[in-house]
Amino acid sequence: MKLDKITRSYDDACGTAHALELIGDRWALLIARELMFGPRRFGELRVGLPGISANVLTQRLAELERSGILMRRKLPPPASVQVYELTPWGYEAEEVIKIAGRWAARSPAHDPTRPLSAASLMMSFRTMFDAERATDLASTLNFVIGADRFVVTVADGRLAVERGEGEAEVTLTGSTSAFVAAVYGDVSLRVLEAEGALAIAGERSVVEQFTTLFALPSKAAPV
Amino acid sequence: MKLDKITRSYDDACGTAHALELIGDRWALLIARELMFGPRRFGELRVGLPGISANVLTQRLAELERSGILMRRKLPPPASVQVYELTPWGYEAEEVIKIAGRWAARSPAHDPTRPLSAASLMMSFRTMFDAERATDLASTLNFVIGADRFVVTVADGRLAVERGEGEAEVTLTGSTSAFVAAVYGDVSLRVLEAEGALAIAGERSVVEQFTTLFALPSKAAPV
DNA sequence: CGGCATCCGGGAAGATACTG
DNA sequence: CAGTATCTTCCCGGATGCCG
Repeated sequence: MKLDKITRSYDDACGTAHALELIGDRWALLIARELMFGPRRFGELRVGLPGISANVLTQRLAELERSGILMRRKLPPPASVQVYELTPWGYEAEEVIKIAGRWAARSPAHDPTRPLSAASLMMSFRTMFDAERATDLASTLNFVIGADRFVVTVADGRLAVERGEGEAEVTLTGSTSAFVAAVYGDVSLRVLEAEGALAIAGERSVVEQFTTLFALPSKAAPV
Repeated sequence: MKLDKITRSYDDACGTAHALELIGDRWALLIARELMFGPRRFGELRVGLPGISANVLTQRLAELERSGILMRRKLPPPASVQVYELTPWGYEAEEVIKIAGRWAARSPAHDPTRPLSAASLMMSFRTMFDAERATDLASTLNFVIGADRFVVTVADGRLAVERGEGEAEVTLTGSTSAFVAAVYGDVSLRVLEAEGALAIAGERSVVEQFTTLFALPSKAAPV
């Protein structure tokens, strides 16, 4: 029972060092990633973080709360459920997540075949979106990924992603890996549909265009 | 002697997760920070990383080399010394360092009174430089911080920092904390000179202007 | 089921001493 | 100066159990 556990300090005034004290512990930044699209419950966080153990998640949530990065809130009755939500400053960590992700995507060792949470996929859209390719597209797409729903809107060369459902030209249902294959891989929608990995309800052409809007950075030269 | 130690994986295709596998280990990102201004020797890295132990530094350098983030080089004779140098892709981690530092500088818990390495100070200049305040300044300053020398050039609303010495209007000699006080604090140059914390050789007015070019971000609201 | 405490094993980090 | 060897400490991850 050491409440006063001070996370091992770097004793360094550098902001980067302080960032590591705030979000450098294992899993911490990925917890923030899972919270980037709104409040989440304990169990939902576990689903998005394959391999994290409950006690570590509990501990990280407590530390992130103490740091002012997230708050725990109780939803009003009758849904009196506890949820975890980023503070405004916590949401600003999105830039860190995106820049780190974009940099690491150039790693020769990056393995995109591993599992991906729904929040990760949506964050990858925000990260890899290429505004120049989207100047002449204005559409809304619904994504259904298991229990997760997202609305993705492209307009004026900008991309918006949020949880929920909305008026959309098309609704896509599938796993994150199917969407990865469609957007970042060279797998055609037809093939994914034939495999049953993906279902498209609505305007197919919107989806065809959508899959062209994102580009992974080129790989760094291996040693 | 387990050379094949695989760093604990997140089993996550997300680029951010991979970034944590690459630079998420303790000290790793700070080692990259120390290397951002050019190759460094083992002992020089230790000086810039107060508190790191030699075995951890050895291990990190090996891992970062395996990941393709840095290379070890032997300088040509007669100075046949081994140095560590970032790869081109390793240098690109500067963005991660800067964004993380800028974000963490808003933390209510950030303590700028702790020690700061010379590389950290120079990286903070790159991070906190405000181009709009520098439109009408074109100058070169030499910084002497212990054994470290840097040339800082401001021109066309841009800032350049590199190791070494050059033709400069002014040479500043002092500790990192003195420069922090002058640039980010409200301590006047006169006071710092009187305390012997800082010495100015050359155009004082250039220094006066220089100290106004940088702005720390505002603090996030405490919980 | 959600959340948190506790115990335990393995491994990484810290400190120190030692060697070429 | 540049690391290596060793020992201790502490964090991480897994399992279990309690309590609402």
